[in-house]
Parts: sequence; structure tokens; C-alpha cells
Amino acid sequence: MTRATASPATVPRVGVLLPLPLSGAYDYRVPEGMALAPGDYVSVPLGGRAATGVVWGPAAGVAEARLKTVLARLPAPPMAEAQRQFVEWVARYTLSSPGAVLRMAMGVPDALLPPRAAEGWRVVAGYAPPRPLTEARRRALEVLARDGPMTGAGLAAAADVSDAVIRGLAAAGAIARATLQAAEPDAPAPDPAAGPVALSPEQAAAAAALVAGVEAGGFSVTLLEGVTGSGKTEVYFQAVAAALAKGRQVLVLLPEIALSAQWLERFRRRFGAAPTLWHSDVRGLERRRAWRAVAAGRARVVVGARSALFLPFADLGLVVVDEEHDTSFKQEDGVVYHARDMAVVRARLGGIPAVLATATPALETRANVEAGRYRRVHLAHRHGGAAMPAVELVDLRRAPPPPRRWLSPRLEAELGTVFARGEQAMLFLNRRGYAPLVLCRACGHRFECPNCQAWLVEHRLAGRFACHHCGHTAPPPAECPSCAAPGPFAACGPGIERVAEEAALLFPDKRLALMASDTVHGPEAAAALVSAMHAGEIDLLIGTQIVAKGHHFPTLTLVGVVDADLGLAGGDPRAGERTWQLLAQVAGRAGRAERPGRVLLQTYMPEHAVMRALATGDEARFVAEEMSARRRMGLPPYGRLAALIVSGVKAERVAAAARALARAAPSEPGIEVLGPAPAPLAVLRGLHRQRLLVKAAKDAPLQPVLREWLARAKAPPGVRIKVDIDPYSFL
DNA sequence: AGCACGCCGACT
DNA sequence: GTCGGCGTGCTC
Repeated sequence: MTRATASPATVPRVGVLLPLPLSGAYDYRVPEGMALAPGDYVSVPLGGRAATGVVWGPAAGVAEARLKTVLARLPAPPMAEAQRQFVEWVARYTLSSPGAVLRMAMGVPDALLPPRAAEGWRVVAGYAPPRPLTEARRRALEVLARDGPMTGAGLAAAADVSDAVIRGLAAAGAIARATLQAAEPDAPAPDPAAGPVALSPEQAAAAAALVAGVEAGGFSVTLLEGVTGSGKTEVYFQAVAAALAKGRQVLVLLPEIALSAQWLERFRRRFGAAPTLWHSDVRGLERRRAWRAVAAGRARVVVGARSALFLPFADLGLVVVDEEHDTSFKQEDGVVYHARDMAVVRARLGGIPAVLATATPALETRANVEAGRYRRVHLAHRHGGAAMPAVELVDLRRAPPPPRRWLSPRLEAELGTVFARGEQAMLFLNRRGYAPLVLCRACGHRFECPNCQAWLVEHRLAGRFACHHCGHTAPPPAECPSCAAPGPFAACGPGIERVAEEAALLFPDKRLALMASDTVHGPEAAAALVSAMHAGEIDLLIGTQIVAKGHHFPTLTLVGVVDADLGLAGGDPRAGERTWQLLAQVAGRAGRAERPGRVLLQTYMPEHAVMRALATGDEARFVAEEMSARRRMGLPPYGRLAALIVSGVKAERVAAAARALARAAPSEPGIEVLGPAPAPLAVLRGLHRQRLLVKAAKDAPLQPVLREWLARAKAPPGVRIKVDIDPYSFL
């Protein structure tokens, strides 16, 4: 073991990175006889308490008087070098402190403490049972003798006795306390050869290309582009199997993992065991166990949301990013990063392949393919010979719905036809609740969020007005807060609840179900809805974007998009791309099995490039147009962006700070600073926000310039500056 | 992230 | 006169 204790003649010391937003590693004295190497987990004193950190490298040379001494080296596999480089790289790229990134990699507060030994019971050797022995006591003794020491709860369950029986046996001297071996039983490992593999020739060819990448080893990025329903998952499962066969770990990133019950089922069928799950709903013992298994290399396949990317894999051999275009891979709080892009970085630093799978690649990814940086593997056909759905635009200017209705005569008629054939339909509207805006009928007062500059959304099912930005909710007031006129108030515009109300009116005998993040609580509820669809217990599913993601509904033949224009409003330069991706994914839910699918898009702008592309299927032309527009404007993927969000409680202080920041802007060729301007949500969670946008040429030194600028222009008290490299959300 | 220090409202 | 609110600053 190489000692990282480059000691300047006097005391041996090391740099220890702590999972805190500090500027860098702290120096600690290494006690006599302790050998430490980079990557070792250590416990160190910090401000009067003990903290867990990672030995990062040689000490920086802080004054000896301030040095404290490492308390202990923790018994855990050291953090791999690729992982440490990754932490450093992400910190530099996102302009956050390495400690803040390390915190994401540590994930669990006390995962490193040795597993606590549990207390249990054992049989006392040589104990002669009296006779008569009660039946319950006999069972308990028998179980304990047969299965060895176990916990009280375990014994009670196994022998079907009460706690009192166990205490009685203890009092009688038949059993005694025992320290149990810290059991951390591992779930069965996924087996690359467990399940059947039935691939079409096209899939098999794609899989062979991915497998070749895994077997060759080394860094590579492959875009696995396949139309919706083409069976991409089964294809990249072959790459997963190849990595497993090499004995290496695999990470699969999914958007919204909590809703991916179907994916997990497919994995189980293919690999005969469940993968290790990692997302925010995995907590407590489960989380701790998962972290340790990943760090020790025992967890072979990890499936997770974006945060799984920072897990300290012992020997990562493959990264897969499914639905790589999905914007939920962008983390917006704390360390701001895009998990797809960072997954590629992780692969590069680890010298391993990355696979990006999607039906609708992000323009950034397409540009990387064009530039030859990524390989592309294409699936042009749906699995099982299913046809792509026919897409039809419904021009709402010509044949609008009746007043206060949202379903056009055309869509209504098509729903009727589908139901008459006994098939299923889906209506998509990316808006939760009943109505996005509520007005007072007497004075026109708009109900707005007290914390945000945003309208309150009426949720009629829940009986509340809710803000979709900060979580504020309140029951509808009895009277208008402005003019005191009594309710009820005027609901403006539709959400899915209102569409459901209309559908129930039009098709009273059909069975409807709603699917939105606020109506589906957790993976089980989502799985239940999906299986109800499969069982044909639902005729019409009405949902928000969560119905667009990866679900396979074999008997769904009609998808109606209630408001295809919804994502196109506002000045977001990515609006076109995003809307196209979302609608293409939604459309892809239709006709995935024998019966052909049909998609109706209700729009007021049928001539818009997005609508044209969806209707004609001429994706290449749409992409080319978007790309050339981006090139003209110097936007990603042809230029780079960074956003600076200046926020604080006092509007005037925030505005002044933003102006000062703009005045201090660097003048650097290839870098242009725009703003400040009020952020699109100028007040969010009670914070006033101003935004500056930095446009940089592809090769301009964006991060160094930002770092130097922010060091010069410190935020005044009461004001925070957040840096968002490669912003996606313009909120 | 904790935990301390430090200046302004309602109370034993 | 104190107890305590959480804003700002520091932790090798």
C-alpha cells in the first residue's frame, strides 16, 4: 500500500475530502502505525464531532497548529480511483465543491459503520428439558436447535410462539442471549443466462454490436436508437449480460425509476433475479445495504435514478442510460448536472462502454453521432412486426370542440369507433388537476400562489387549489379574497381531471382511469394501473407525461393528444425539440401489438414544424431544421450555455446584485453575457429571481471564466448565486 | 451539513 | 432585565 503521507519533514499528514461543501480537502495528521492510501474511508474530527471522509491525496500544508488527527480508518473497500476522478471532474465542470459531489457518492450517513451485530437467542448447551414441556416451548426449542441462533422476532415467527414463551424459556434457563453474526444476506445475483432471449434479426444485429463493445472493453459511447416498440430494452440487456459474464458491475439509469415496475419485471424474466435498486424512495436499512453491496462489488446490476451515477462502484463495466433524451436526467437542486452527460464522463474515466438508448435522441446526442464521437445502432422496425401508428392532425381552428369542451368532434368520433371495436384508448394532456387557472366571476381576481409568481391550479378531486412549483395547497376559499364575492369561481382551461369529466359525459358506460404523478402513489399503484390496462379493465386512460414513459399497452390502439401545442409556448429554445420528443413518445404507446394504432393530435398550429414532423414521420427534416436553427443562434449542441440564477428574499437587493454581476461580466472572446432579466418564474418559493445567461462558443473556456468572474463578484448578504451549466429548464 | 456566535422581540 | 429567533461564518 502506498502511503499518501508526503510529510514535510515533520508530521505525517493526508488530505481528506469531507462530504461537505468546503473548498477542498482538509489536512489531518496520520497517527503512528496507521497506513492510509487514497480512497480509504476515514473518520476524522471536525468542529467538535466526528465526520466520515475519504483520503484524497497529499496534504495541502495547513498550519501545523490547526492539524487534528485521523480517528480511524474505516473497514470498507476504498473508493476506486475512477470514482475519485469522477467526483473531481463533476465538481470542476459544474462549479461546485468536490465535497458537495462527494456527498452524493456517500449517499448514506452511516453506511460505513460496521454492520451492527444483532442480539438473539441460542439454546443453552446441556439443558435438560423438564417434562411436561408445553407445546409452544417445545416448538421454540426445536426451531432454535435446528436453525441455530436467531432474533427473538425471527424465533417467534418461525416457531409460531409469542414473545412470552421466549421470555419464559429464558427464565427457565433453556435459552440464553447470543450475539448474532452480522448477517448481510445478498439477494441472488442476476444470471446472464437465466432467461430466454428471442430477438429479431435486427435486434440481434444491434445486440451483437453492443456486446462487441463490452467485450472489447475500453471507453466507447453507443447510441441505441430504436423506434418506439422496437425492443431496445431486450437489446441492451444483451450488453448487460456480456458485462455480467465478464464479472463486472453494470449501472442502468432510468428516468422516474419509481414508476418502472414493467421494466423491473422484464429484467427479472431475463436475468432470473432482481437488480439492486437505487433511488430516493430506497431508504434506511435497504439503502445502506445497497450502498455497501455496490461498494464491495457484490451488487452486480444497479438500476437507479440519476443519483445512482455517483455510487462508488468497485468495478463498473458498463453504463446504460435508458430514455437518454429525458429531461428528468437533469438535476436542478444542489449540484446541478445532467446525468446522461455525466454518465458518459463516468464511462470515459472508467475506460468502459456507455449505451444511450432512446427512440428520440437529444440533439446533443445526434450531434455527437454526426461528429463521430458516438457510434449509432439503429432499430428501424417495431418488434413482432407491429406497424408504426398513423398520426393525424386535428386542426382545432377548423373544427373546434364545443364551448367549454376540449375534445373535438373528430377525436370524439374516433374514440367512439375504437370503443365500438372493443379496443382501448388513451388521452394525453400534460397538465395535472382540473383547471390551470381560477378566476373570480365577479371581479376577475386570479388565484395566485402566495410564494410564487404563478397561478394556482384547481384540483377538484382533492378539493384544493395547488401551486405546481412550491407545493403550496389550500382549500378553495368561500369567497373571493379581493372582492368578497362568494364562490364557486370560474375554472379556466383543462387539466386531465376536466378531460376525464368530459369523457365520462361523452362515454358514460366506459371505464376511465387517471394517471398523473399526484394520482398514482408509488410504484405499486403504477403497476396496478398498468396491469388493469393489460387485463382490459380500463377502456380509456387519461394521463400526463408519466403515461408517455416506456409503458407497453398491447391492446391500446388510439392515442388522443388533447393539446399538442402546450409545450411550445414561451421562449425556451428547446421547446420544439422537447415537444416533438414528448409527443413522439406518447404516440408510440399506440398499436404496439397486432392491431394498428392511430394518433390524433389536436392543434391550433398544424403547420408548425413539430406537428408537420409528427404527421409525416419526416423526422430527419425536422431534426435538420432544428439543428440549423441552433447553429445559427450558437445554441447547444453548437455552442454552450450557462445560467446564473440570482435569488433572495428582497426583490431590490436581488436586482441590484444581478446588475452588479452583469457589470463585472468578463470580456472574453467567444463568451457573451445576456441579462439580467427576471427569471421566467420571477418569484419562486418566496424568492425573487433574476437570471443571466452566458453563451459560449464550443471551445471557449466557459468554466474557468465563470470561476474567475464569480470569485470577483461575490454575492452580497441575503443574495445567492446559483450556477447552472448546460441549463435545460428556463424556469 | 452541524454548530457556534450574534443582534432584535415577548416573557419567567 | 433574560430566553430565543435563525442569519452568517467556520470547520484541517
